[in-house]
Amino acid sequence: MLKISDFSKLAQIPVATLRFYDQIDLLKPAQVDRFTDYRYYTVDQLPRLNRIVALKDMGFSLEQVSTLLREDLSADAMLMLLARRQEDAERELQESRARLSKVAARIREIAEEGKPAAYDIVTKSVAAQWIVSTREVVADFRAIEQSCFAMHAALHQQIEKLGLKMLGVPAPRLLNLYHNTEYTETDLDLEAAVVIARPASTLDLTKSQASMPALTVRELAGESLVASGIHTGDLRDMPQLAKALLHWVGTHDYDVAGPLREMHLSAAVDDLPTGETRLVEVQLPVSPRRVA
Amino acid sequence: MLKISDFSKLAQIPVATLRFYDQIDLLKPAQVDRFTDYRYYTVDQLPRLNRIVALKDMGFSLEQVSTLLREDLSADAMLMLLARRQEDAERELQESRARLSKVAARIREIAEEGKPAAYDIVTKSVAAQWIVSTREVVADFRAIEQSCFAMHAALHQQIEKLGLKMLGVPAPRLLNLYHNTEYTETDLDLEAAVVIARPASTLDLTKSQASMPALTVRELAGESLVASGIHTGDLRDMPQLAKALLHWVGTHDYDVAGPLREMHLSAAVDDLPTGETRLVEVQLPVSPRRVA
DNA sequence: TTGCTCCTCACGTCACGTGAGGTGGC
DNA sequence: TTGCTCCTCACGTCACGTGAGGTGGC
Repeated sequence: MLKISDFSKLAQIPVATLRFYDQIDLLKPAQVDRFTDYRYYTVDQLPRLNRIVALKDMGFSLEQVSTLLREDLSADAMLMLLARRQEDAERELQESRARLSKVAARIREIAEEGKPAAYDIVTKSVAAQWIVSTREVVADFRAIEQSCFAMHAALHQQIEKLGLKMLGVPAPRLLNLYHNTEYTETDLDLEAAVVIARPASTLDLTKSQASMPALTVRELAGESLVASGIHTGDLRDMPQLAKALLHWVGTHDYDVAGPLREMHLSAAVDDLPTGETRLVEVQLPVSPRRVA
Repeated sequence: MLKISDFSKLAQIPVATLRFYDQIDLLKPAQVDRFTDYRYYTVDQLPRLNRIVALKDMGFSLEQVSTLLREDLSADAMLMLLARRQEDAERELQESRARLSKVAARIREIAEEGKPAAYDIVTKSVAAQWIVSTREVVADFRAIEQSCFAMHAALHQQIEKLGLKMLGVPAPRLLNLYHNTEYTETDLDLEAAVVIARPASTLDLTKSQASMPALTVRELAGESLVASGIHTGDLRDMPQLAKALLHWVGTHDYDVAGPLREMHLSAAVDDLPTGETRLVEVQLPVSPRRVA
């Protein structure tokens, strides 16, 4: 018979933990003095405690440990729980890796640039959304703003004609897709779009068929994983964010999985004069790179 | 101005989380209606929220995030925090790996043996302790029990003669060290020991000098990391636990770092008849293997 | 009598999630 | 009037750690 502190030293488990395991019926003392409520343990209880520790070290919760310690647990049920734990542990390992690589990348950035990163890049998912869009190759990135302006002006006209409903918070949402597969500053394959409510199925596009440029109405697929950063300030500095995103995917074991998306978060493009402060979220669809 | 649900959708952060960040002063709404207490946000607040998410994704606590978001934080202080985070993240990564390897090993065991493992092996540390011991090479493991008995009997005599105080919970602690560097069942280099209180500095060993076998009194160094399992039942089955421990270090990326220790947890060796149920903890000092 | 060990609550931790119960605007 | 959105508590989560306040054995 061992007092709690002796058992605690023998097992190298804190007294508070032993009391807690008693409370949740995970490991009851072999005997409890009915007058003093002192707990008494025996060395025979060490194997069970050892098993508890071993299962805990695999990452099982105490409730799962309780289940796993039940005598009548079948080998199949045990394997089931182990298999699930393995999956979770693998996911947790990936998360640990991702966290560390984010910290390391940030440290490298500061070391290389001498200052904290200009952009905070996070991963998220984006839902599918209906858009009306027009696509055009723009010769040079310096012409982007004008082209963009013109394309969106055209889109707005057509939207009105077709009776479509623009969506978005806070303002109707404008977005641009860059279909170039590599970073470039010339021959930009730009698709300018406006988010709309899902149109009635009998949409008549013939009305706009004759117009220039050609219009498409479609559901833009969602992306389960995008790397995203927010640009604020002069739109002409935005390529830096695009570069930062491309650099980010390289240093975090991702691959580019789709066209870059520019989401305009502040007022509509044609509401603000050139060079005014704006907020633009830039998203780059990615997929985790298979580690060899 | 965005209502909380709009801001929530835009940022993909739950409403409850935004309220919580308001409460802990991490991200206050740009404006709060003084009559309805409605929170109103602006898109300008997205970059800050984005930064919060980015830092959280590195594993910083919200309190650390608060610190990191303070305008007056120097680049040095930032680097300090990042460096500490990196260390912690590296440790967490190791822990994730260890957890996963324990789960995977357990699954393999069941798959290979068709039944759950007989022993639960955990890692722990052991403190230094003073021992009195005698050492002998035993020709065959079948002779261990008798040799052991004889050695401990001799030890007890000498302890009494020298006036040393035996220590241990619940009974005076007996332990055996196996100095063979590889697993073997013959020529066992056995050191039988008894844990004692630190002796007075002026211990006179000459009294026992003439006796056979030779006696040593020394402080057995602690081990920062041992793999440990508990054997219960017939002592003659104990080599299985020793094998299990050796197998365990191989499958969990450790190296053997010292002699195997047998700690007798139940009554003294000479109190129990041969073949009686006993509890023995077997410890194998290990060191993490450098991963290439 | 003084330490020492044991006891039982109760509260804190961390980052929210989840009701309960109530109000304001269309 | 009915939903819908917003609000503020309050409590739960997980595995303990840490007092506060009190008792029993030497």
